[in-house]
Amino acid sequence: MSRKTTTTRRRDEVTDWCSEFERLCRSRRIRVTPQRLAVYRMLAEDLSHPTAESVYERLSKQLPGLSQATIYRTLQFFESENLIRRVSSPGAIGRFDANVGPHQHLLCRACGRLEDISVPELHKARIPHVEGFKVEELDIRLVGLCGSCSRSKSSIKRRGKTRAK
Amino acid sequence: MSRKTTTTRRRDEVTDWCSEFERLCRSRRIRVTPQRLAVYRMLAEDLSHPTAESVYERLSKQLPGLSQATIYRTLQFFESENLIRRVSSPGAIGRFDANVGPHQHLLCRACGRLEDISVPELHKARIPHVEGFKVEELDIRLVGLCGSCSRSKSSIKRRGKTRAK
DNA sequence: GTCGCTAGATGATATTAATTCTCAAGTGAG
DNA sequence: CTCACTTGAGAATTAATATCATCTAGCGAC
Repeated sequence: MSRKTTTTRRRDEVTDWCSEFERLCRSRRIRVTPQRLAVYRMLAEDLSHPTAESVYERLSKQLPGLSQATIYRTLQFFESENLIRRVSSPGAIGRFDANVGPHQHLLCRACGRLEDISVPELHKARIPHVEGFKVEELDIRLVGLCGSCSRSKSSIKRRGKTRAK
Repeated sequence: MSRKTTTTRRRDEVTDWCSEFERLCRSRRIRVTPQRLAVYRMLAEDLSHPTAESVYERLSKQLPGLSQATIYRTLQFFESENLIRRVSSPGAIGRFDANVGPHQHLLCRACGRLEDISVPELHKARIPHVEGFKVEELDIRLVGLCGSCSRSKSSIKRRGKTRAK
């Protein structure tokens, strides 16, 4: 997909979802600003669930004068618009995910690495009925040890916050 | 269980798990202090997953001069000893649970209420095999609307942090 | 039993880190 | 052109941790 044409040499996948994002925003009367585009783009490209801090650090290089407040505001706004998701793990700081479709997360309890994963059998998990509560979704996280942490048999349990960059 | 005897009129369930907790601590060479007892007791009694702040506020009435630092230290210490668990809440403020057995959480996305729940069919959920990752446990959260938030049809989306008291 | 000793716990306070707030200035989109 | 909305800068707030002097739980000695 996203094949280059002779008339759109610079059009690649990135441009594709950029315009996709712009169309979506316009249809919802959401203003498109360079800051918003950049934040969304970074989250869509970086699958490691960056923190607000990390998004700021990297974007401030491309957008001189960018403010931290804008990052926090934009992330919060996107979340409220269901354009992105905030993934929370105990003791960790906010991390964000542009993948709003059904999927699970894989969390390494040693290094804090957090990855998207899609386990079809979990998607299909029947949403249980709970008396007096309207369950809308199952938020499932697979916690354990990633390859490298598993290999380094150091039995260091993660202590305190995992400040992933 | 926990039947009263003629010789121990004042012994009730609370005293029971107090001594249970003390025994556990002594067997593990963990010092028993009034502060630790009080913190553990509060978490064992209050199933609403209080925050550190909330634990402090309530305990400082019973233990004048109690320090916030002690609360944070004690909670962190208990967590490292697997006596309690830290549960992730949307706004990323730490909330704690003395229930360390297998169970799930029910989270209201509107009011932030967080309850323990035990869904046997979820306990039994097969831990999926993931290539290059050692999955140890499934952390499952049921997200939706609690009774009262469901009734008040206000479509207020939770915005920002849910500061549960 | 009680007396002291000491590793470890606590209280008070400072500090750091994450996030939100405030408000003047700037700008996207009609 | 206009104006409601967004941004930048920096202050403010909040959550959590660090530091350090003081205190004490638990242990052995008596």
